[in-house]
Amino acid sequence: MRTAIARLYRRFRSERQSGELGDAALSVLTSLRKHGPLSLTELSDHARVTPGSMSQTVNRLTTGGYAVRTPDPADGRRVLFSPTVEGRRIAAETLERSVGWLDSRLATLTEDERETLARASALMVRIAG
Amino acid sequence: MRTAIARLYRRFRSERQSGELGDAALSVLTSLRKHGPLSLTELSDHARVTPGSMSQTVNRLTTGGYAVRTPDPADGRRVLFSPTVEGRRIAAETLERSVGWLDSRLATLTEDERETLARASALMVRIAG
DNA sequence: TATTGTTATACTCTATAACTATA
DNA sequence: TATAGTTATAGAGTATAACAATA
Repeated sequence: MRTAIARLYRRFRSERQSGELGDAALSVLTSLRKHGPLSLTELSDHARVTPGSMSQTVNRLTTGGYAVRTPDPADGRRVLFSPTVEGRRIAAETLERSVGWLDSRLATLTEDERETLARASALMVRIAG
Repeated sequence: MRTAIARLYRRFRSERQSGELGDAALSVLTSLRKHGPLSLTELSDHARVTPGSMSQTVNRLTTGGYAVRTPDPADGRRVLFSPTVEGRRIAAETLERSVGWLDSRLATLTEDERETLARASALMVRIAG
């Protein structure tokens, strides 16, 4: 099981690389696209990473023109991050490619096997805690 | 499913860190312990990493005293890597801790659920290709 | 020529510690 | 004081390119 997880994870990761942005940056971008403007703390909590690490990841996004910072009008300490048009485009493209690859793989399985994977996914999330 | 894989993989990885060696180096060490002396090419193939990357990883192991290089008597180009006593100790300890953690988590599931995970593992390996 | 391995360089990702600004 | 965020520094992991040695 550990082997299976490791292999599939690496495969997902390599399938995802977009040439311009790395894995962590793309994850942030897709989170921003999906859940709207998020603060640094929200992003670092979601990714289970320290705020210092996340600050550097979003720096790569903002300097690359994929996301922008806007101060939170309700709390001067907070900063809200949003994707730019280009950021949204990259996020959508990445998701599409990733889903496309997985779909093509799942298509080689039987309905029962896909059902097994779906049940296992829920269990894995539970185990990961 | 992508989320489940990512979370569980990160959990495995964080569960594994030994303070002295990182994830990739520990993987190599457990491979060496399990499959005996291996060449650089064999190690890089197994880990699906370039030879240049693997060379640096084993450098961390040899300079740390966890593995040693011995020239292949049958082929002057090849170098065989073997774990030292300390390397074996670390590898065994790491495996034990990792298995222990997973076992404790699996113990919270039903027999049916564990069976689902076992079947899913085989499917995931197949998907990863 | 092809294979094996190494080194140099660069980038992503992550963590910790020290710091500023706001609540 | 506590919270939000940033920056500096360090280290692991990876890739590519250039290289040496052996087959």
